[in-house]
Amino acid sequence: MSDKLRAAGMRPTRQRVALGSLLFQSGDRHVCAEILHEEAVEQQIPVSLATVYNTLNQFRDAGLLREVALVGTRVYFDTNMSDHQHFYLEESDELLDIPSNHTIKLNGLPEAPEGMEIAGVDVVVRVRPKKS
Amino acid sequence: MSDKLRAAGMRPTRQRVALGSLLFQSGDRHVCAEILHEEAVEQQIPVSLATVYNTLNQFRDAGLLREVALVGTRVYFDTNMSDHQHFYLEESDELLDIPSNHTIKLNGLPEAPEGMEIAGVDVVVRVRPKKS
DNA sequence: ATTTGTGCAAATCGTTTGCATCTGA
DNA sequence: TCAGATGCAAACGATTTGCACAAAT
Repeated sequence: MSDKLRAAGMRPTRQRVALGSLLFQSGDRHVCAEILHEEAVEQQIPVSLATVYNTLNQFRDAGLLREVALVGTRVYFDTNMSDHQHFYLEESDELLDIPSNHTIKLNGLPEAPEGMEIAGVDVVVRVRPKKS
Repeated sequence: MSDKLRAAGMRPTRQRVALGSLLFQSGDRHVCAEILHEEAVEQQIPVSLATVYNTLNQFRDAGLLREVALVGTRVYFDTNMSDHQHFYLEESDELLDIPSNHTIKLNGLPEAPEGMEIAGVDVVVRVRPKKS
């Protein structure tokens, strides 16, 4: 983790190493600041909520995390930087990866507006409880 | 506008009729509460910011507006309820419709998770200035 | 007359910032 | 040593809510 941080141009401080381990050691994760902070507290990692916010933003700026486009006010990050898609559970505000064998295929990318280039395509499938 | 509101199960009050006219009289629009409130004030429509927020949420719940999934903290609504997609300009936080003749085709919707149904699919093409 | 909507200000939620203190290179 | 990171609390921006008043049916 120290190396990963150094490679990204950040000092490997206790808090960053600890948060990085929580984020990157167990496969793909979807976190918001609040959740990650709770986890850290549970695991006896002393870190303030403000530092969690700052760290997530730094990780994003360094290309270690991706910010996910969502309806609503909260910001989510995804540790999976590869090209993939999400389910968004409207009633619980949860985010799930769409299994790669069910990914939606996109045909025909549009031309970007004049002078622009495409940075990425976000696909979010909003789902809600079946009312049946 | 009164009829449209009544059809949606809302009392056609002065404020709702006025905001509805701003929103639906001039083609497709992307608005956040702040912007719509400014417009209303400019046009001498006395309405509070709180009422603009409430009204936008009611319009969305009634199916007159769509909330757009975006990175970041502000909530945008789109008066275009038809199935369409957006460019998101990363440097300026702007939202543009993708012209319908350049829409991305989606192949193979995934199964929704157990007990869930698909409410909609949001596609956002993030673009940024070409660096060339 | 009854129900529903409105305005205001205060409350809330998620997030950022200022500043004194601490820490890693 | 000292630039840079952290914690705390206060500031902040966007949004929601409680309550007295006003308007629509």
